[in-house]
Amino acid sequence: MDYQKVFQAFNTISPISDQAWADFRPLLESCSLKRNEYLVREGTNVNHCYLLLEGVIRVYYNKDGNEYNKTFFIPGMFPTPLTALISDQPSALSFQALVPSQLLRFSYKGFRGLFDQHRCFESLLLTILEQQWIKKERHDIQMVTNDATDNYLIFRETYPDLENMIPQYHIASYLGITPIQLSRIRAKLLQS
Amino acid sequence: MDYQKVFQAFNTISPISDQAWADFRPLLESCSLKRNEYLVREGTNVNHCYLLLEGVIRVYYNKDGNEYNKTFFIPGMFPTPLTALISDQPSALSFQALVPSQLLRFSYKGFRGLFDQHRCFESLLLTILEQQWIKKERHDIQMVTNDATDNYLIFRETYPDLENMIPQYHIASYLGITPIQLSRIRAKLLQS
DNA sequence: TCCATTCCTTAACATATGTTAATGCACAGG
DNA sequence: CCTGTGCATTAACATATGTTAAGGAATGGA
Repeated sequence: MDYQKVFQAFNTISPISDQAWADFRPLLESCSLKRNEYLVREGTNVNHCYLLLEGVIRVYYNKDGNEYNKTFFIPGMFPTPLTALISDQPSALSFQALVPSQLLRFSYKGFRGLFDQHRCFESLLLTILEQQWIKKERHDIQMVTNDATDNYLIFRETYPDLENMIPQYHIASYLGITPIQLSRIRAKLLQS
Repeated sequence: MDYQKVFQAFNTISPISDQAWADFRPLLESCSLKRNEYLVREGTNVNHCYLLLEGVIRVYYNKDGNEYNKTFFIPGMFPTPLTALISDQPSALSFQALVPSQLLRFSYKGFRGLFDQHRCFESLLLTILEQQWIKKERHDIQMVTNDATDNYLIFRETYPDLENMIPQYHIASYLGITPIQLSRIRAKLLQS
């Protein structure tokens, strides 16, 4: 069963006892999204954590009608509005499926409610945050120290095939440039 | 005694029991830095967490001889190489005092060693990471959606007086622009 | 099949920012 | 008191990137 994938994902990060898993399992549900459907809309309240099984999710913020892509999630990742959940405030970010997507989800409060009984879940969340923190810092350093051309090449390595699945203006926004500029970069890369 | 300030800082974030504090206290030490001295040098191993009592610390990364300022720490903050500590790898970042500074420090391993005995420390670290995560996300959104002029104005509000204590090229680097460009921005702001 | 929509590309132009260099101020050390 | 150093400012120029606009390929629906 697919639910087992959550166990594997969790247990790889930090060990989960059998009893803890048995108590957690009932929280799990499946969900799916069509192309361009939203997992989370900016300004709304959120309650769930997600594991992406199939598809692509983009996260972006919006200012004055302009969208700024922040990340892409591919299968195996947790496209979860962490900040909104832990601050218990409406999400500042939107999460949108760029292709038809399959996910598993569980209630954040339900998960958190297990902390007293099963400390391994608190350790798990701590470890996840630590890993995300490290990943984010490396990503930030990379984005600031490299130019758009290098970051585009790194993007292609980091998300194999993704380039062919989504419009290029989403990649441009992720890189912090216009689609026109990305097109120029691509043209230069081809001729060299 | 100054050590008490760590207790206050901790306890404000997440409650610390008396016994936990008694066991933690012996880990605390004072340290101080002269102007331009380093708390952490890129590429070195690190062992401590810090609380800044007095002074200013900048964090930056280095690529091809160019320095990119990432953050400034002012009193009350924890200028700690978190990523290096939790990944147990040499620091990719440098931490440098920009003015004479006073700090308290404690061993990260010693702190972590108290987790089994005093769960409140694990909860504390989790809460710190959560708060930092939220803060970082807001900061990222702000930096990406605003232009350099707005970010400069926000910098001045976020770090009152800091502008007069450190060279402007450090602020320019933090904003992702050249000192010349910052100078142009300042000139425009003055004339309007 | 045809048409409309979406999106990538290219060009021409405008603008913002980086680069190089010169000037002058302020401060610290001799 | 003088002088050197570090830093901010300004100008002139080069370059990169954004903007506007047009054209054309691919795709999906009628």
